[in-house]
Amino acid sequence: MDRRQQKTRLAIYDALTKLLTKRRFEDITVQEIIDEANIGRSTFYSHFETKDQLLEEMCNEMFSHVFSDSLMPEGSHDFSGNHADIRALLEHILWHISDHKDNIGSIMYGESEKLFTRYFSEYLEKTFGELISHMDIDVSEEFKKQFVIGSFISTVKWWIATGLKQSPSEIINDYITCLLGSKAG
Amino acid sequence: MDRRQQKTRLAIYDALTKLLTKRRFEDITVQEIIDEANIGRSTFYSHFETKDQLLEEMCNEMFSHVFSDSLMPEGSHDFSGNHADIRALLEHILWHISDHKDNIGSIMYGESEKLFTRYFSEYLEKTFGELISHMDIDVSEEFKKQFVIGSFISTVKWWIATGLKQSPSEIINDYITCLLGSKAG
DNA sequence: AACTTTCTGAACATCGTGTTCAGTAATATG
DNA sequence: CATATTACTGAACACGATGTTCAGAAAGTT
Repeated sequence: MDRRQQKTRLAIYDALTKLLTKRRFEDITVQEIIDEANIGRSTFYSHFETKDQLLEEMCNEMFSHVFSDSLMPEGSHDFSGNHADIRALLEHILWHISDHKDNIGSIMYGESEKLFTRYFSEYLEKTFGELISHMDIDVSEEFKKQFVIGSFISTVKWWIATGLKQSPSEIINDYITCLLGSKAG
Repeated sequence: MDRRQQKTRLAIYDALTKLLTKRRFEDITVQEIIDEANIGRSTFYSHFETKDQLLEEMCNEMFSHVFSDSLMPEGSHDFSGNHADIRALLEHILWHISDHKDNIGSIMYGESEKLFTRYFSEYLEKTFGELISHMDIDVSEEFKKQFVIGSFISTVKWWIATGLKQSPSEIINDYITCLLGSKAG
């Protein structure tokens, strides 16, 4: 790929990242991104059709990093015993998120939260598969799945919204405690 | 209040309600609302500063209806035993929601989901107060609260998004089952 | 009937979006 | 190094939505 393209693309990403630390996504203007990235107007539009497409691609990249090494080959986890594996896995995801905190925080705060939720949900579905099948609760698989994923995402949102005051391991502990119920220990 | 004002306001509400059955909120134009309501442009703006303010007021009204009779005087509920009271209360809320299904569905589907979540969360905080204090789980009150409310809202969102295929009582049963854990029966 | 309030709608200023295009600069290729 | 290719530039433009203004018409009130 042409070096110029790489440079431009990076400049746009960096510009948006920087602007996201100050302003919510939907309050950021394409012109602002262009100015911050120091590129020409038509250059931006030759890379991305719209501002939303840019966000879409950024989110995609971000989540693929966050989840990249947490989806190890199937069968390599032990979800049946004391849940040590799933704990480590979820904790790992939270560490990644706290690295991207400024970005994710700004994205989540605005209306683009929806996009965040969608991606998060998609990736979690793969991650939680085994955990869910090991829960012996008398509700449909579908319901179990939405409950586990939904409560996890809302927990993470809450964690970010209140400023990451707890450590990832504290959050995961509390989450699993609530999920499995106090009497399950 | 002048009859003309009432008429206008109602026309605007009805117009938005009708448009929401076809299109997401953020894809609806002020001009469309004006045309559908059959009023003059400046009339709209003399009633509402922006389209968002209109949505805000509509949501407010909707939720105050949904929760109106579910917040009975304190102490009149029994949340300790078999949870019959809280079950009835939550079920009641879901029935209201299914009445407003077209509206709520469209609002939730779009980016304005955020507003929905905020209102829902505020109202639920009052409703869930007692239930939470009766859960003996070893996590902070704050965490318990966010977990209970967050998982409930995500469950309701899922319920609406998948087309209200279960009855309110089924949803509440499954929700409480998951929340308290299978081993708590 | 006189007075007050609301509604009307065209005209306007403003802003953001996305496109176009001729000119310029960087890069790849032989 | 010369040439062809590809990418960047930025002003100009068309478009669409927002929100304001204001003088006149219509409806409501007393």
